[in-house]
Amino acid sequence: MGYLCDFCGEQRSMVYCRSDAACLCLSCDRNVHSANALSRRHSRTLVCERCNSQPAFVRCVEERVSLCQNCDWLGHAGSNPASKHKRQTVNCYSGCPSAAELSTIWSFVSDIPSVTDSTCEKGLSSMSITDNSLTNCGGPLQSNDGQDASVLVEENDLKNIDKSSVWTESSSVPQLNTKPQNVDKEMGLANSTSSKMCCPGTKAPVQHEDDGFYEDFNMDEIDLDIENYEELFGVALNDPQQLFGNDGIGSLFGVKNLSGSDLNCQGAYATQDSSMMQPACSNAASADSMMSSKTDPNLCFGRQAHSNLSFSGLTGESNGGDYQDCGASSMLLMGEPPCAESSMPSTSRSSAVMRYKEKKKTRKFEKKVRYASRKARADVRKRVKGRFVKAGEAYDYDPLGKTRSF
DNA sequence: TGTTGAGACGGAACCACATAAGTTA
DNA sequence: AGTAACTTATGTGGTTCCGTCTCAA
Repeated sequence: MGYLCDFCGEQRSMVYCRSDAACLCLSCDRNVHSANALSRRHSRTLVCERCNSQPAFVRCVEERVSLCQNCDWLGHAGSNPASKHKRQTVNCYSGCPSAAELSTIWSFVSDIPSVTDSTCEKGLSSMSITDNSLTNCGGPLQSNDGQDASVLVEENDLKNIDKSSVWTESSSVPQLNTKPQNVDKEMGLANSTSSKMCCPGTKAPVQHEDDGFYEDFNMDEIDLDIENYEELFGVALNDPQQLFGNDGIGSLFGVKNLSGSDLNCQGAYATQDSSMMQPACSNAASADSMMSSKTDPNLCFGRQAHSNLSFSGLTGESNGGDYQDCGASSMLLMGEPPCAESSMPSTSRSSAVMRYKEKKKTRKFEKKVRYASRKARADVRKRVKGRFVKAGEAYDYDPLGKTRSF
């Protein structure tokens, strides 16, 4: 660490907020994210202690450092002796956890400073902890009435976090994320001990014990907008089975009617029982992805796929860092598509993936904040019915204090 | 089959003001 | 040409308004 908080510029930054793309000290994190209900939902995690700019993804037990995916990969690449290091996932959280709660979820961090709180204590400390591995959809594990739930743990019990999420390079789960550039030879999904698919609206996570290959393969926050699937996969998609195979992820996409326009899937996952299917994630992303999910359920809810898989929210500005954020997305975008290896050479696929990534970088789907300083100011500016008010005038909404002046 | 009303949805507009960008002395 | 002072334009987010679309009656 050693870098300063993006907000106060004084304290050492410690956590990374993806939504704000900001590194914050714990104090500012607490202040900023106690402002309103929306900000409290921001998912935060530790800052990578190597690059100090990306959200930490894993904790290297031997080196005692938290690393983002890129740094983890650089430091623990295949031939590197450090590849044997044990690592554990760094959990995300939202809400306003206390220092004690943070100590609980990040037991390996010894120097969590106590945070003097101003606004969070009253019910605001409802905190959710999200395992950083492959899911964070919310879902059955979430408490429905949990407005005041002090600690809300998705996927895992706290007691299981540490032990369940430790792995080495040779184990299965994190390869999905930790080896983004070497995916041709590995399709290391499956067998996550730490996360199970949770699908909002379904009664229980669906597991497919007979098909561990796809098990727990969950992509949250990824809008796989495959306009250029021919580039990506190097095949024309006149016959979807050519790409995805007969009964695998292809059916997940409902590709039976595709013929060359967009294959765009949001909130997609499949179960063996189509009657249980629900949109996976509500985090709306690109409008076109919403469109496709609304207009053609088949695109998103496959018939009998083997995978618990969801897509939503990968924007056109995604880059390596974004892939890092979205976990398994990088696997699909950068690696070989399931069942496709038989139809195309890995080298051409890799080049296709590279071209696709480059093209993706140049595309723009969402608003881009050009001036962070203006955004920061707007974020804290008082309003009346959503409109900015003059300093000193009465307001009905204060993003920081969430109070009314009248 | 065509019409109508309700509801959902998306996009534009609005606000203040710091700051970037441009102009003038 | 370089600098300082001044003016103008821009962009930021939450809310509201309004037009369009969808669907059921």
